[in-house]
Amino acid sequence: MEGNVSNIKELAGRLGLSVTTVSRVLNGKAAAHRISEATSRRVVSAAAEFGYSVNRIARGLKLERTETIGLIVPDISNPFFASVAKTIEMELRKQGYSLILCDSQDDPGSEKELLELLAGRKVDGIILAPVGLSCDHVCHFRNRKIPVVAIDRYFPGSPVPYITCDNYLGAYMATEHLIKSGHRRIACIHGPEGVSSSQDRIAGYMAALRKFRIRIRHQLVGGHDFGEENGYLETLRLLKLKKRPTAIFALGNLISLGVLRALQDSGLSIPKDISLVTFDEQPYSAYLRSPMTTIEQPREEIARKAVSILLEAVTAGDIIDSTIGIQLSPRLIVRDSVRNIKPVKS
Amino acid sequence: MEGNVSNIKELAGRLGLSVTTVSRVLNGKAAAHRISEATSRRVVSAAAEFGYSVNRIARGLKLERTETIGLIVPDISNPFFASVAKTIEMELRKQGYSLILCDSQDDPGSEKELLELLAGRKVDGIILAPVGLSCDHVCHFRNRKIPVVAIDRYFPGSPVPYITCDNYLGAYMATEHLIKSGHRRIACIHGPEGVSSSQDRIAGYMAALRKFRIRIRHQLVGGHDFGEENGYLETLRLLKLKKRPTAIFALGNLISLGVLRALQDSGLSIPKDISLVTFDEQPYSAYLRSPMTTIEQPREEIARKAVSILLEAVTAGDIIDSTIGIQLSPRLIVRDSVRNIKPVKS
DNA sequence: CTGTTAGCGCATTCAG
DNA sequence: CTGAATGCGCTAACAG
Repeated sequence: MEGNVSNIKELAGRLGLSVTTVSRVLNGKAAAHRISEATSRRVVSAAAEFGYSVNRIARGLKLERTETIGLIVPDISNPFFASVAKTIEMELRKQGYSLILCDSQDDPGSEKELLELLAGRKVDGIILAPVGLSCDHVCHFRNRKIPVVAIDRYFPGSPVPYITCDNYLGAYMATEHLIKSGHRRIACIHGPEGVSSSQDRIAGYMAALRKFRIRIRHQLVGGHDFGEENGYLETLRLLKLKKRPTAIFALGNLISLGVLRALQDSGLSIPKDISLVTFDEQPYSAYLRSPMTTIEQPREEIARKAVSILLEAVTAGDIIDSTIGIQLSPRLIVRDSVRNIKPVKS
Repeated sequence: MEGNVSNIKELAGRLGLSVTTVSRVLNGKAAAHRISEATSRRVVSAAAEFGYSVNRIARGLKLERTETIGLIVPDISNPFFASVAKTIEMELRKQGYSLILCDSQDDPGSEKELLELLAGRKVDGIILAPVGLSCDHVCHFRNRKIPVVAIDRYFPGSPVPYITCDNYLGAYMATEHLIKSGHRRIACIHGPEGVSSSQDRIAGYMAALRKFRIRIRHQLVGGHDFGEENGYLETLRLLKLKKRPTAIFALGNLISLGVLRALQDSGLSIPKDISLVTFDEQPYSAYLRSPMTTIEQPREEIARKAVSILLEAVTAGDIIDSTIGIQLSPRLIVRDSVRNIKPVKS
């Protein structure tokens, strides 16, 4: 068990065999080359005994395939991305791949650099939750034959495959729920403008308002990122309006935390003074002062699908353009953060 | 900007230069070899123009240094580890390193496999939140000259350096707070037995009880892992006791979520019916039905220190044994989840 | 059934 | 100031 044999040549030497034979056995190609059962066993046990494990760097260089996938997320400390990352890592490992994790901090510049970095590291594919709406830098990659699949967000009108939640539908459902509870002055606190998930949710929100013939008031819509501070600041702004909204729709889990803080600071309570619905069900959603009504995204499914589509592209040696976009259905979880201010019979 | 030059030879060819020169320029060694300013510029601009980026796999093979660090955590979807991972990734990237993320799922077997995997991938170092208490598999690594630093948990009596929160102290503080609020029947729901953070917290809890001459009742102490379900089940068990505890000390953020669920299911409320203190401050802690009193760990500092110690070991080519263990101070954040049932003048 | 050897892309020693 | 040649550890084509 002493790890003193560090390359295949040395191991072969000790066994009095050629590197080829050792390599074949270790790569499960013994049968294909009709290597004797005895030799095989000898090799395997010697490898174990001497603590030899193949140098995947050398292997990657030779094979032009590293069995490594890059993942770029805007914020790994956001529980949504942390969960997704977990499933991605587990699925990839099952297939023998490892994951290089990168955090773009929601910065398009970093995202671009990270993409370059991963290309230099010769990853076999990339899973990306992109920041901007332009796919130039990504499409550039596809020319270099590195498959990319987008998650959570996508590039409108681009050939980059993506898996997201149906954000439009989720936002529609949330807004409709608010409307059916009698709300008409519904605010919306969103993330970065240049992110499809933000845009689609805003679109769903507006569609619901329109559907019920409620005027869209632009002062009720705002936000710059998915962070807690943004939720806080936007809420304070909303509360200063002459005519306050009766409900807030937060487009992300961190945003809603900011809303809670602002309301608490202002001595307002949910749902008595104001109602709230948010995107991203969380483990704690049910235990908040006012159990929160949320939109749940199928995180595991997004992750699993992304991995399977990417790996398919990787092994096929090219991107399967047929699977351009998949939008998975969200789920509305009704709790007690919305006050029914005007009962409506369904 | 067409990425059609994929290796240094090709680039050198187009420039009418040798690969040596190109390599030198690209590695910032132009000056050392007194390569002309003109040549340098030509190389750099051509590299940019043709979208050439060095193949870090080949480079790694040659240099026996991949500028890659492995991180093994028991659960990346646990917000504690997600935050730590974020800081680690950011710090590493600043120094030119990338991160391979692995989730051991709190399974010692997986942890061992993962360690092997990372060795095969020739990472320059490993940051590990270990599951077991035995360091055999890790020490094995140090023989192979791959530096390892432990975070959050450590191996008692081993030479593996570690950075953790002072778990003993944190638990002591939490328990003391409960005792000073008049509690005597204090339950403790912990994580896996074979994890130092769990053990140290239990030890701190018991030390506080002892200090105040309160008998330790073993039926009040239990748990198997840091998950939500464990917190749920243990709480239900505690509630069935003839003499219920008046307070619960949860040793992790997910555990306390399980406690909340069990209490809710049982129609009990905090702090009226039972008090609660938990390890791991979270962004939502203040907004729970009953704002939660918590122990906050210095997550960023743990991450930053781990990176700096590891990188020091990496560049020194060996582990600096002088820095064996660092325990950073936790902080008690008092909110409203503890009922004062017997005022005590301090 | 097993072995010899070329070459993956790079940094570097030695030689100008 | 620049270049030719070597070898990092591995796999696979080719050769028995």
